[in-house]
Amino acid sequence: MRVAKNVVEARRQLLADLLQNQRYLPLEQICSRLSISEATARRDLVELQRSGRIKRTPGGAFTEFSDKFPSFTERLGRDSDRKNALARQVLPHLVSGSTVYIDGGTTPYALARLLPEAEIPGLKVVTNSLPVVELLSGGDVSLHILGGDLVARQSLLIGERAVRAMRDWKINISILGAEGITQGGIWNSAPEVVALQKAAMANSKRSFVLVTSEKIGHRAGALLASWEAGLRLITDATERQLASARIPSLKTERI
Amino acid sequence: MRVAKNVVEARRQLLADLLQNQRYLPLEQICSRLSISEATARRDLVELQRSGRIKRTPGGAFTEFSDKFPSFTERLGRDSDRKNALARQVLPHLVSGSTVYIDGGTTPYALARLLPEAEIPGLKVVTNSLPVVELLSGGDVSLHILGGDLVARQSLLIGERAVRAMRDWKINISILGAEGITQGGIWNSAPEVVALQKAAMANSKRSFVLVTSEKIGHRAGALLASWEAGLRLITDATERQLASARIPSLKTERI
DNA sequence: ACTTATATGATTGATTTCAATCATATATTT
DNA sequence: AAATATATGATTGAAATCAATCATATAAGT
Repeated sequence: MRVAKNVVEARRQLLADLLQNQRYLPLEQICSRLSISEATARRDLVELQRSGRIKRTPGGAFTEFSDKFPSFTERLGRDSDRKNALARQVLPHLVSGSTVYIDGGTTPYALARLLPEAEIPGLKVVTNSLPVVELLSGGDVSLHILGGDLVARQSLLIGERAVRAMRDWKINISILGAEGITQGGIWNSAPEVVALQKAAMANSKRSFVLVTSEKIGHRAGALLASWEAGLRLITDATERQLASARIPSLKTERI
Repeated sequence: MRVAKNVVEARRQLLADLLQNQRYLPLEQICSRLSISEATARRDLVELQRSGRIKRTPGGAFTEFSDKFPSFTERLGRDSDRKNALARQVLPHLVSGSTVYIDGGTTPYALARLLPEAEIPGLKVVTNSLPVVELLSGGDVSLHILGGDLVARQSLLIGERAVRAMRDWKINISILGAEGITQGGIWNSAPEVVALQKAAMANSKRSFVLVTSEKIGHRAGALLASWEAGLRLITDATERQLASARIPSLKTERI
């Protein structure tokens, strides 16, 4: 019999969590613990494997990695639905064989979360974000890491070497995060982060900035780009919100 | 046909180590990697399971870790004491303010484990190993990552970009791993790994290779360096073992 | 040197696991 | 309210996996 979609997803999430804890579970135990038939268990496993959350063996399933960056993941927090929605806007732009740069920060990370499911053949991912690395390693995409100095608190790489490493790349699309947007443009607090983001823009055919609505009107220490730069804003803010902050909606994609 | 006992035990140890690294291996791969029949593989697995070193699933086997520090730490496996002993030899050479390169692989990783306790002020660590990054991030050392292409299975960075990034550094001491040492020199299997190690040597005042005794006499695909190169060997092999493999003990430090 | 012990690969029949198919109950959509 | 879509458990034949057995070559013991 059919069952509500959220029930299905909740059960699968439960199974994924269970496997995170237990490392390996034989099929039999999956069935009994979740009180589902073997057929359903198999179907759940197929789906979880497809989205890269688990791996299967004959007779069971296991998880390869545990969360090495829990603090970061937590930061995704409860806005994750909205961040996901922003990230989803980017997906159509990621064509097979292209190269995408995924910046540090939680919003670009949301895009990384969508990639295993999206299954874009031949996609190259360049990043300075260790959580992105951890998330995508072992998956299908080919993964490349900028060198640089680690900022442990943020789990990302910055510095002169990172900027130089960036110059080695030809990026099709850069996905950037921001801490604030104002009439003046797009802002982040750390100058080193902005330096790297500028390098990313300079080496990308197109760049997207993903910002959730609460960041409107905020200013920070370093200006990434003014609105004249060839930068597209993706936000869930309303026209009204953008207008009241005097942000030109020309180059903006809303949800 | 019967085979020497030490051969059997060595193979089983190799399999155990392999499983420590790979987490899970299907039976088929176990057979092909070790070049043994299915029957022998099964018998090895039975024994390894009996002694509690691995767990089996239908069609394969995996290792389970106590999940206090679920990451790479346990992957050192049961040689960790010996690897630690090798790594400890290096510590006196790491002076305050110096820069050390820690290569991928479990033996150099053993050195990383010692660093937090050693509390060497102003130490800079450069690495291509993600487990090293994970281990040391948040600690006192300043941590720098080579860029490059991720080899997910090994959790390390290699490739042309990694080599180029290496050239940016002035390293005081490089800590390298190896898969085998023979009269001819020091060996590793992957040419890309060796390329990076050579770059590390070229940019280092001194380089150490850490190898446990069972690697003596093994050859692999790519030669890292012959004994003429300015490379110091640190091993727990005995004089006798070294002599019988015709390895010059001049530049060797034993435990 | 001779005997004994045992590690190995091949084979085999029993068992387990798998993916596909189907009827059905119930979400979801219209 | 009716029509459609789909998640589920049961079934089934095919494929994979398993443990046991056997002959043999060679290490280990005497």
